[in-house]
Amino acid sequence: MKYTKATNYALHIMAYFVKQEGKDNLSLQPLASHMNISPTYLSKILTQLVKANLIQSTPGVNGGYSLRKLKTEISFYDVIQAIEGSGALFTCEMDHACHIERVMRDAEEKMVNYLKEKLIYDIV
Amino acid sequence: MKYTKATNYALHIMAYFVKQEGKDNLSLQPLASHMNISPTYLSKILTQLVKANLIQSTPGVNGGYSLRKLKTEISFYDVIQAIEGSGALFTCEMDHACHIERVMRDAEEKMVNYLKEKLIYDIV
DNA sequence: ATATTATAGACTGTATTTGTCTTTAATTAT
DNA sequence: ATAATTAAAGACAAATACAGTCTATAATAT
Repeated sequence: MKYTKATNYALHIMAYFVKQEGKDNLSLQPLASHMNISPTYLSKILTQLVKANLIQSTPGVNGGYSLRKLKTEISFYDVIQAIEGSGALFTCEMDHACHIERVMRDAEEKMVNYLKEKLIYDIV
Repeated sequence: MKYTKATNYALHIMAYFVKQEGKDNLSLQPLASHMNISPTYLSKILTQLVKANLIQSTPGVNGGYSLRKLKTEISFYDVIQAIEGSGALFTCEMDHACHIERVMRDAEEKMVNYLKEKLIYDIV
């Protein structure tokens, strides 16, 4: 079990947006060179961030991407959830009301709570 | 990112061992029927638990598997680590001393600390 | 010796992750 | 209107990880 690379990219992308806050739209090509990944792959990650309402996109000339929320309102968890989804890390299909699952979910919650508190802005 | 099924099996297996503590060795076949998985697959999981020193195995007639540690000394984390390994969930190869990685590891630590406190014995 | 038990390793199928490539849709400038 | 620019969507492919099977080997007790 590991976080995906896409999550790492997404966090770095969001950190970059937070740094650039207020500036013009960032478009795909420059972002891709800055992040050192292919434009098409980056595009898929950005689309996920758009769907999660963390950034917004506008097509056409002078279009691109920009923050959709205040930089003080974007937690690590928001970004992670946008990429990894919101399902629990552990699920037991053997028992229902499984005691093991209960503990595993409580444990996950400790991590999640921390990631909800921690803002991208905290580390830029 | 999800925990593997093997981890779920391992946790249930260890819970069963803790319940049966003091009784005779459990051998593969009965364990497999009880857990409802194939003996060969179960065997691979058990071998990982043996290597992690959570259980011990003895071959031959009347052999099988039994706990190696006191039931009050086996945490959820011990079992999870035996299956999932001990690497961090998040690693950033882009930056060294990455601030994002720092936060992600602190977050993981919250979960891990909880799982280290919580014993299998607590839920049997 | 033989039966019984675990261990190891090769192997297969499936799912997930990490990408690429091509087409389509939306917007702006002329 | 049209052309240029930009993002979105979806099909595809390669690589990795996961889940599971099968067979052969090693260790132990009787």
